[in-house]
Amino acid sequence: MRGEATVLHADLDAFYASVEQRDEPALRGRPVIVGGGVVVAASYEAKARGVRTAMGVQRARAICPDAIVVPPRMEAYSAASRAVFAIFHDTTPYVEGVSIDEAFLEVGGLRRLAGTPEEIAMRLRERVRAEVGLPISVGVARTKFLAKVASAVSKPDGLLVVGPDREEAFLHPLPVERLWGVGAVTAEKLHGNGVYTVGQLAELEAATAERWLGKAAGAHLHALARLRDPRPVETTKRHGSIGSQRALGNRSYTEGELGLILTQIVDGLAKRLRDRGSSCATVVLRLRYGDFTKATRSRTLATPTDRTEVVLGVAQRLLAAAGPDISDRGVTLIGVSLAQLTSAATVQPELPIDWHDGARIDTALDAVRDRFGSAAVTRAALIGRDPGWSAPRLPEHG
DNA sequence: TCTGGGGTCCTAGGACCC
DNA sequence: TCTGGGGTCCTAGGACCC
Repeated sequence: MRGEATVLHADLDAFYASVEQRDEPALRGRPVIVGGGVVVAASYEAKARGVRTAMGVQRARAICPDAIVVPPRMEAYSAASRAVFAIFHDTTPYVEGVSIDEAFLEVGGLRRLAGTPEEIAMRLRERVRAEVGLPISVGVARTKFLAKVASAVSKPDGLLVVGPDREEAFLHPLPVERLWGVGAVTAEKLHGNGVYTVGQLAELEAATAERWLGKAAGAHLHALARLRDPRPVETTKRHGSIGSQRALGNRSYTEGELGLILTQIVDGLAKRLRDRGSSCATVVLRLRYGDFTKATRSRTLATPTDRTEVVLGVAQRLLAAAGPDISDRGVTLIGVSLAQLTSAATVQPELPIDWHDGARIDTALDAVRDRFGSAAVTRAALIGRDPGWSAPRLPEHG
């Protein structure tokens, strides 16, 4: 028994560009590019002329001189996304958001209430068009992976149902690049071994794919090619990390300027963290140097935090440690990620350590070092011996 | 192709503990 | 005083996705 095709993958078409065309009638039917330095999204009119996501805007303009370039309006896209997701949730309780513009919907068991999966998908597309004013493509299949491929093949503004009896005939002729998880590097490895289609990948032994692509990636992609994808639609997916970054262009920056940019990034990020009621245990500093090589530096705290000044202190020390590399090679991007997110309810109170328990004094000092920097340790040790101690304050930076 | 911003997951080595 | 094997955490890097 293979089961039935009850998984929908709904994916808005050229999402940002479609919102712009919806809101500005003069843009309809014309090549629209959303972006600043690079193309963030392109309308189908622009895609037809060769414009691609992540392409430099200058190059896109050269390819398509009559394109209209507009800056991103994230608030408008967020509002449109919320409206579309409201329709998803009105369709079925089993919704798994993948990104701002796509989701999986499990519609098995709704037949008597709402009809077949195909009928549900048709109605979903009509509602999004009528109520939000956007085109959306939907793939319907037995597994998430097949539904995702089906929606991609159906674009633009399409609907494609892949029944259980047609899965192989549908999937195996497709190029391996269609597999979810095959990018430029993996495609090149497969091509180098003469594998160009999903069917060819399926004919391999699993061990061969694992040898070429690594254990996890090889096993996963091989399973997908053989139509095995046991992942259910998950309605409660937790966020592992949040981050923010800024590209800096070519000019050089003083330490003070970098420090200011870092402060702005951390400030916004810590606010987001508190807004969602979370704390983070790990602070990651991301850098891209003048030669476009990348580096990350991270520090895990003894106690999760949602405090701006704590995150900033850690990020500043990571940046200071990377200083020599930055002055050697220049820096073109700076960013911060907050990882190991936990809900605020599980966060321990400030320095939850018995300072008079001699056996734990080293642990206590480690916690102080983690949270406030080495300079605070001496002072904290002194305070720790003082019966009237109070929590150590953040040392001055700079 | 001269390169944005937001994420996820995997690998691999070293530290540390039992 | 010389040593095994396993588990977990931390750090850094890389591939990939939208």
